[in-house]
Amino acid sequence: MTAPALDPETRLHGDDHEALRLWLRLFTCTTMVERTIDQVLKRDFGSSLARFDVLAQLDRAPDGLRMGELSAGTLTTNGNVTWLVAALEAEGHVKRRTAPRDRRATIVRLTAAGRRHFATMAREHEALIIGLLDGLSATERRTMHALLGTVKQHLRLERTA
Amino acid sequence: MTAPALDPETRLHGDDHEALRLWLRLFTCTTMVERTIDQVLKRDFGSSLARFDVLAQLDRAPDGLRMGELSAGTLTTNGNVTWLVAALEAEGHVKRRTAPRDRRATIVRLTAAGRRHFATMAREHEALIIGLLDGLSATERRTMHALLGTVKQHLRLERTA
DNA sequence: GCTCTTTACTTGAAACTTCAAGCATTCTGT
DNA sequence: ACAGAATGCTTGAAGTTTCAAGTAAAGAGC
Repeated sequence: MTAPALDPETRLHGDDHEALRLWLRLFTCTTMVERTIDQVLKRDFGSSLARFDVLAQLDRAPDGLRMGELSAGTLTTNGNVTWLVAALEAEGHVKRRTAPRDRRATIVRLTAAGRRHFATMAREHEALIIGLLDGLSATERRTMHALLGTVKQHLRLERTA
Repeated sequence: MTAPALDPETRLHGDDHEALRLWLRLFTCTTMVERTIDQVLKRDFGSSLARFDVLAQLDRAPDGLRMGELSAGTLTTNGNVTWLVAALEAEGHVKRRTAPRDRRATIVRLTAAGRRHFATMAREHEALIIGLLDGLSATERRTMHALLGTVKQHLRLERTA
């Protein structure tokens, strides 16, 4: 790593459209948080953000989830979820079985060990996030949450269009 | 792709800390935009967001940039920048040469072809972003930009701590 | 029930990213 | 000047992600 002073936003001209600036800043902030979390999960648990995301979804689904539901929830591709779940199964955190009514489908659920493992990670994960985002006041966080809600809805509409 | 109704946020409990909710939404929005851009750049130009980022930085630097400056600006590792620049050089968009004063350093600059290529992409890129973010009013975008500025500064401080 | 289409997932190749180690060059203190 | 530390980048291996193509099962219409 070098040149700590530089920053992605540096490259914007004064006359660039402000939407570009907003996107660049959004991207920078998210990436910085994402990398921090991923590194901590790797360092402390030999895991990763992607794995954590899968576990988090399964933790909310006592009856397990299908592969398709997992990939929809993690914003990743089907193929990647297959890969992630295979890895998690090899580690003993997760178990796969064929769906009873639809033999095409695979249902994934946490093992007891997986649930414990996730609980441990989740505690540290949450503390980390809180720390990273407490540059904003509670009010500001609410404002931002609301604004992002608008963005998200708009994105959802665009996508289907 | 399946189950269009699902969403990463679905998995949050009512009692989760609001910072988690904010982060999840931030992550979701950014990822959706990122993927859209990356796909369009791939489809229309056979490029990618990472390559575009490198070109964008070089476009602002008439005298070129060192590898280290590039990796600092793209929030990516040194090794990855080496890889990206090698690919861009193979495509003729970029040229490398040793720095005059410091023979350890490599200076990268756009070729004329690279500059044209970037200009074309940049036009479509900007239009895309504007479309994706126009769910917000101009005022809301400014608010969000300011809030993210606070977040970013806080992250920067955390990092050095 | 039989074909055609759709759905659910897996697979293999290629693209990309990171990480740790390595090499050459420059800088620092003496 | 010179040894030792620091810097700038590259390399190779391993990890991750995507994409396109493939397989199997379910549903739809006749």
